[in-house]
Amino acid sequence: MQKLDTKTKILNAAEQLFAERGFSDTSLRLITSQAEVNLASVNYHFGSKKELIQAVLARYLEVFVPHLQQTLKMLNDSDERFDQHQVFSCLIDPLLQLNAFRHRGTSIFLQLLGRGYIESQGHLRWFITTHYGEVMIAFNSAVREANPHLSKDEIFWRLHFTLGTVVFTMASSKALTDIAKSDFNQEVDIEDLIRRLIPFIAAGVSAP
Amino acid sequence: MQKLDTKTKILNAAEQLFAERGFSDTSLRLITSQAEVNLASVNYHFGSKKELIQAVLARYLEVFVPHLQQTLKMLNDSDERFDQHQVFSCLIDPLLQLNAFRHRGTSIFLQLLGRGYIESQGHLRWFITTHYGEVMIAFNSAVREANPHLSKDEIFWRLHFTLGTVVFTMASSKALTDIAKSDFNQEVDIEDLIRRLIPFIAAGVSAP
DNA sequence: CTTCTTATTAAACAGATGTTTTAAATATAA
DNA sequence: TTATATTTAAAACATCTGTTTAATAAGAAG
Repeated sequence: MQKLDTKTKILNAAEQLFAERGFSDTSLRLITSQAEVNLASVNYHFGSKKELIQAVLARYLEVFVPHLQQTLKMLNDSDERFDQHQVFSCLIDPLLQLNAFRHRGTSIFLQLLGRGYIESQGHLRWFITTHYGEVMIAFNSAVREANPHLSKDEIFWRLHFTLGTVVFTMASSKALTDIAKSDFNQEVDIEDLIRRLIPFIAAGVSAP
Repeated sequence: MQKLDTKTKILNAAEQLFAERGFSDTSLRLITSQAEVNLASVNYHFGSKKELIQAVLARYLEVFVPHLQQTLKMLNDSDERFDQHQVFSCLIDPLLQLNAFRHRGTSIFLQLLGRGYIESQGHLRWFITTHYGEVMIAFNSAVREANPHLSKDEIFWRLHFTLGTVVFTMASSKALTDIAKSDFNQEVDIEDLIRRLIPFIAAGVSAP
């Protein structure tokens, strides 16, 4: 294993703990002791805890968002018509690619995203939409184009229902997998979870 | 407006803040100042913050659970076979009834439930299942009866996906209804929201 | 009234939190 | 080398956390 600098060690420890325990339930002392760095180094390198949280998320978004933009562009540039399944497929690759970026990257990213939407009274939501709002608009219009039979507001609601399903599932994924293990003696990882999630969501959005 | 005792004032302020900000992000000082009571009265009346959280949830569960038990019993006692949509419809009345119990009761209850699953490393989940486990089993078996093609663990996961959809939607219900109003000039209240949710989650749970 | 239980209050407590300071160590450049 | 900038380190800081204490107030019962 290569030697890591302090900044990276902090990010690595922080993303793990933030995903598992949430942002406000993870202290800087817990992060720095896990990262084996000095407490003050967080404020030295990142300024504040809030900026550390944004840096953790940004490291993923900077990989994920351009990749998603690319898959959406490919979908639009092909002059053929596309359906809803193809639009959702644009998400799969950029998401799974995060596992190459970092160990358990897909899982961590989705958990962080879920935490970000639920915790911290929307200042993280603001951070994401102001920095990466374009791709959200692009995705939304792709969904609309793929579902001409659904009204604008119908799509609006069902996309938010879908987002809610994914976000909540990822945020509570540890609790859920723990229950599954104790109740059915069933080992479940995030990839299994996503695989179970897909048919549920697909049936939901194309409901009569 | 009638004069409220200290215990009730604490519960009223606490449920509002817990639903909005989460449990660990809501301090006792914030609760007591909002409730206009002394700080120490929380520990005097409830023992600890943890027990206050349980009391807040219990006040809703004591109304919701018997009502749900009743609607499920009615479904079972009618000798006709029932489908997934009918099972979920058993939830509608008990949930909406909470709006008569407390202002915005439905939304608050579902948000509290969601917070309980995500935060506090499972001690709230333990509290709920040990005190109100029967009705969860009853509902679970009703879902199984309506979906004989699904395995036990498949139902477990899909029910949790459903919970996620509902909880997230309710947690962001204010933002969602505001957007819907400005974008589509569409007035949406909690009741409309739930009626839109039912076909989505019913289709998801019964997915092939 | 007095007595006794219950409820409220202000203050203090011990511990955890994010942040800052000050000094030492390390690296970089001249 | 020396000089300068960057990084690390231990300690202190101020503030916030849940909880407890001890004194007071309120109300009920005899």
